[in-house]
Amino acid sequence: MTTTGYALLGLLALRPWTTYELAQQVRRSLSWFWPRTERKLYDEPKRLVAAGYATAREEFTGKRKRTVYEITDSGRMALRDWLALPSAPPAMENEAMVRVFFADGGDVESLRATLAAMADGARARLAELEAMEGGEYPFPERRHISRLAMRLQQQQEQTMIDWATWASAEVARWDATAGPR
Amino acid sequence: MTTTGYALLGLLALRPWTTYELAQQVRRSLSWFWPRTERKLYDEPKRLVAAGYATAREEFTGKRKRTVYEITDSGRMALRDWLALPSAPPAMENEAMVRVFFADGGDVESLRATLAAMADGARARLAELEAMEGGEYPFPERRHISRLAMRLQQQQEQTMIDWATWASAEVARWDATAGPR
DNA sequence: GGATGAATACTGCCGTTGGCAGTAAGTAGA
DNA sequence: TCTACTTACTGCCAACGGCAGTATTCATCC
Repeated sequence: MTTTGYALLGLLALRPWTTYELAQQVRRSLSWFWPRTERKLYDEPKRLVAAGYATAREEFTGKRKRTVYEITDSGRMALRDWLALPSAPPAMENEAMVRVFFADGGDVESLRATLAAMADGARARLAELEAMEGGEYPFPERRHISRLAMRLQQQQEQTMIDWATWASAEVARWDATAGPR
Repeated sequence: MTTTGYALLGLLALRPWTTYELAQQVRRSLSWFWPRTERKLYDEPKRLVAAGYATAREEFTGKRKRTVYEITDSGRMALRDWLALPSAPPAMENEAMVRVFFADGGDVESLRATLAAMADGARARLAELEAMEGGEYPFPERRHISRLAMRLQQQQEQTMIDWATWASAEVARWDATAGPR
């Protein structure tokens, strides 16, 4: 079982879902700190069933079949055990920072554009998070936990904005990527 | 060509490296924002050579062979072009946050332990970054760019520490993961 | 001088993941 | 009825992670 498996098990602990709903829900919440492609979310629940952590049942909308997954008692126990284990350190994948780090291999305009895009992206994500906080939440009984997660994300986006603003100001004083005037 | 390929091309733009040195250097710098396993770093330069962006030459230490990679003019041009392209949004993989997000499926002690470990980890990484800043740097002419990257990393670790401290205080007021007292 | 352990310099293997494309049925509105 | 969007998936392949294994060189201790 991978972290992705336990992450989906965590969602199944809240209520039964179809894979499609699971994918939507992952995109809204989990993907902020555990991003996985939709493709994976169609394979993983099958493995949960194979491990005895979930059951699958087929439903029909006319001719179209859909699979609804539900957690088992064994799944809840496995989740509880997993939650007590130590975690791998966080990993940040930031293509824009690769461009910043090797900026002296290109034009100073490229660096300025990269920094501006970083700030814009962070502002957009922060706005999205704030919209989510304002909107209704499907599990009001877990709002206190959701708020913990949301807060870290907001603060990280804010950190990114602050840094990009500072970095842009630094770079504004450079003639070229070779360095300060 | 992948981002990983351009990242290594960026390092080759600084000086020629053996794969082993490349791996060390990636671990010290790049891996903060573009983490890749050592294994990958032995395959990727071969692809750079195939693309005409680098050359490989074999050297010997006694019987032991090693491969030294060097960037070509074509490689420098490719890097310059790539640096002007827009970047993918950042992705954060944080297993500990998955545990926080599903904390209501486990004991409140598990949550407290996860939060404490997050703070400890962030403090350790921050100390490492500060040690790096104090130590000597192999490319003094690019210290101004290196500082930009280092600063973001430091601020993100600090954000993590601040958040974990706040979250621990919140959770201290809970009897169980079910919520505030 | 010989043993030992760390550093150097890789390769093989396999399971996980990402990303794109493709298929097909249901649904809301013009 | 046509169209576009949503629902509900599957196939394929390249990228990637993680572990294990091989072989040589180098520094240190006894």
